Amino acid sequence: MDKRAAIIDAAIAVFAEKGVEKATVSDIVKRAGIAQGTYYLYFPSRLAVMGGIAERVLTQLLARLHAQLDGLPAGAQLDRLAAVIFTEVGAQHQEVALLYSGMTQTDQMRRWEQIYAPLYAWLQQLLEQARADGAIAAGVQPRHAARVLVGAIEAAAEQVHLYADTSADEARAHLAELERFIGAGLGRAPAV
Amino acid sequence: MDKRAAIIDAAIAVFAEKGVEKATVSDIVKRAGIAQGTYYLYFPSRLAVMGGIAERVLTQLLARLHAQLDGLPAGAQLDRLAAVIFTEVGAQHQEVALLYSGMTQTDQMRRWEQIYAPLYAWLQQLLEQARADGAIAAGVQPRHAARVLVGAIEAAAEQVHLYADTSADEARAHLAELERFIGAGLGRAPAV
Amino acid sequence: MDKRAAIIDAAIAVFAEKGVEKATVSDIVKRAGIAQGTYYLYFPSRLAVMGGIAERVLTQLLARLHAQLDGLPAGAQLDRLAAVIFTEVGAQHQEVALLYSGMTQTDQMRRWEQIYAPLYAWLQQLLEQARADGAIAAGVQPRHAARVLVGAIEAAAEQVHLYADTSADEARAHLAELERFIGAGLGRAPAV
Amino acid sequence: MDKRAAIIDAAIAVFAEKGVEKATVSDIVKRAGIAQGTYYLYFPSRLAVMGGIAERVLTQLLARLHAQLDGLPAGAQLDRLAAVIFTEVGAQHQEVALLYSGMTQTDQMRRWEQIYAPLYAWLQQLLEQARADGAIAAGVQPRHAARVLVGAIEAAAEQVHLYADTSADEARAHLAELERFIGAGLGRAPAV
DNA sequence: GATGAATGAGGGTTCATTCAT
DNA sequence: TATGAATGAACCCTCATTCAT
Repeated sequence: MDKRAAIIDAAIAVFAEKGVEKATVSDIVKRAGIAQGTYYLYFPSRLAVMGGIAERVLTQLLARLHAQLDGLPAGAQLDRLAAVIFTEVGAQHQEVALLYSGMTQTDQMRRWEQIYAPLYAWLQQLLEQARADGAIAAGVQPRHAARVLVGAIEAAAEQVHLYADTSADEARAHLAELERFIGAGLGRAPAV
Repeated sequence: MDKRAAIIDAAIAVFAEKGVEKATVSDIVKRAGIAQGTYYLYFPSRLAVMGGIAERVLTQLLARLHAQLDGLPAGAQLDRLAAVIFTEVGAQHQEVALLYSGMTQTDQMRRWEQIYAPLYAWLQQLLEQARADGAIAAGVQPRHAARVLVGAIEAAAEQVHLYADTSADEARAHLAELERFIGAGLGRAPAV
Repeated sequence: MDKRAAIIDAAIAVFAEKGVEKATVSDIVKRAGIAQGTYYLYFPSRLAVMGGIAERVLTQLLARLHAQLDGLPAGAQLDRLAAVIFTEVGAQHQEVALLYSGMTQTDQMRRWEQIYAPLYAWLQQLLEQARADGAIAAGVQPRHAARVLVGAIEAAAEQVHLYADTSADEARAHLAELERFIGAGLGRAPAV
Repeated sequence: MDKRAAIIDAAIAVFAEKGVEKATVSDIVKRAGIAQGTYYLYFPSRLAVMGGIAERVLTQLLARLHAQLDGLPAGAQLDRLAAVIFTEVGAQHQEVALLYSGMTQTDQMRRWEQIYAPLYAWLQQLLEQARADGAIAAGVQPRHAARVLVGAIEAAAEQVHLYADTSADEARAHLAELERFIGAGLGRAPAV
């Protein structure tokens, strides 16, 4: 019924299977079970669906963060932040990989900011709360720290989940180092 | 004379101008001033030149790091690491943007590890030295910390240089937060 | 209210703007302010509207001829024939241009005869009258002369109004020569 | 060998068979025995080949006029002008029909003047010669008369050869009237 | 090594037409 | 009558790649 959602679903699958460059609109519509022309009623070009995928990924990530962290004290939320994102990027690694190749191909790079905005806003508020609680170092600048954190965590997650053949042990160690790093960087605990 | 280099130069310019997906071999050879067929004497396919671009970017980054940091104590090198990479990514932001879109498109994602390997190796060694010097916290795991650091710094640099319309003030503040973060994360100084 | 007329109006405008080949039914209905499907209630195919345009042009031309010439002696009507058609083709040059491209595209070329029939009939009768009056040469064959005259006048009008960047002076001179030609050809006056 | 000429040949045939709107580039190249892409090495768009067809038609018409008329006195050349053009348009009626539909479809209508220029120039000169010989009326304006004549003759030829199901008798009568008309119009003979 | 004309498969996109409402 | 979302066949054109010179 919801053709827009069906297109996004199909696009994720097809892009993941054949790669962004090789995937054709024909592949997508075939899998979505709609006609060729119908695609263009919802997205103006082959790659425009990337925006739709990105929104969905971020929305889902934010939902997961809320589900896992809401109710905890701000400091505790920050302690678990990396692990939750790590897990979620792992779960959605296909979609995330797409985004990195898809978004940069079009002129839509500026849409990143827009799409990430809710995540940044949420984390910034969390950092402000934690600072008010005295749970992190006073010198932390929430606005920038939010972006630095997201960048560091996602970069780590991608290294593990997308680019390298990382063993489970390596992945755990990588996450551990990242958490140690964040903990110390935020002043949750002194660096050991 | 060096046609291989001319092709890489031209490819960087063309990819940056038209985007990776829309750039054609014809565009590249025209700008390089060579014949269509000549391209295939140096690279086996349209996207194969991305590997060449990546090598050049990383080589140049590593060279810059050596030039700016060699001779300093390990701890001091780490303190300045972010600033140097930040600057370099800013200077090469066109090329860097390409890599993010280009590498993921082919099946070459695994080449990332290979291309980044020298950078990771250098930084890992630097961290080991710094730990031996007592310049950073003993808990730092050089192998993983190297990757975490590179990821965090590059992610921040990309946010500033590629994706957002960031003002100079914002950029400075972003870098400052990143440096504070790294300093505390490595235990160079306690988080303030 | 009269949707058929609205479609013809819109089609004339759209065909003139984008050319017959590039004009779409979507363009036409958008400009006519009706729904896509409504078009097909009035015309069975995209180009069928050309017939409607043609009828309108010819009807209007014939009306203009009657308005300007009725009541004059047959000879005098013939003297003014070229000027009236010239003016009318100038006024409707968009529509006329369409006909030349539109009619030939479909299998409708034979419809020309049918659409032009009333004009030919009217002129043939006028020529017969003029011959009976002794106002033109006795050798004129009304049936064929009607077609030759219409052809000559329209060709001249098209040259001036459609194909060339003709100055007003040139246009006047062209018309003058045409009138001289017709006058002499019909034996209204000996060629000077 | 000459691919450009082969394309024009094939285009004439295909356009004539299927109509301009329905003819595809694929049809043309198949008949020309070349690859799809090769077409675009010679003509920038599907309809651009029309220009090539037009040049050829006019060139051939001019050649025929020279072949049939050169050497005759100017007045005699004018007397036979209509018959020669009539015949030639009959012989090339496919190509001529194309031009009327093809040229108007693109933005190339202004090219008509350019393509017809040699014919106009030749006829204008002929009229000047005839006037100098005293073979036609002194009032004839060669520049404009050339265009009027060409227009009248071609219009008549098209009526006969393209648009109507004209019998041979009708066609002869039509030509006769046209010749009578031209003769009187130029003052070769008084109108009878 | 270098050229560039030729290839031809392939895909994004358009758009005339339909039909359930 | 009117609508406009949906259809899907069809086509123009591009462009990576080849190969004779």
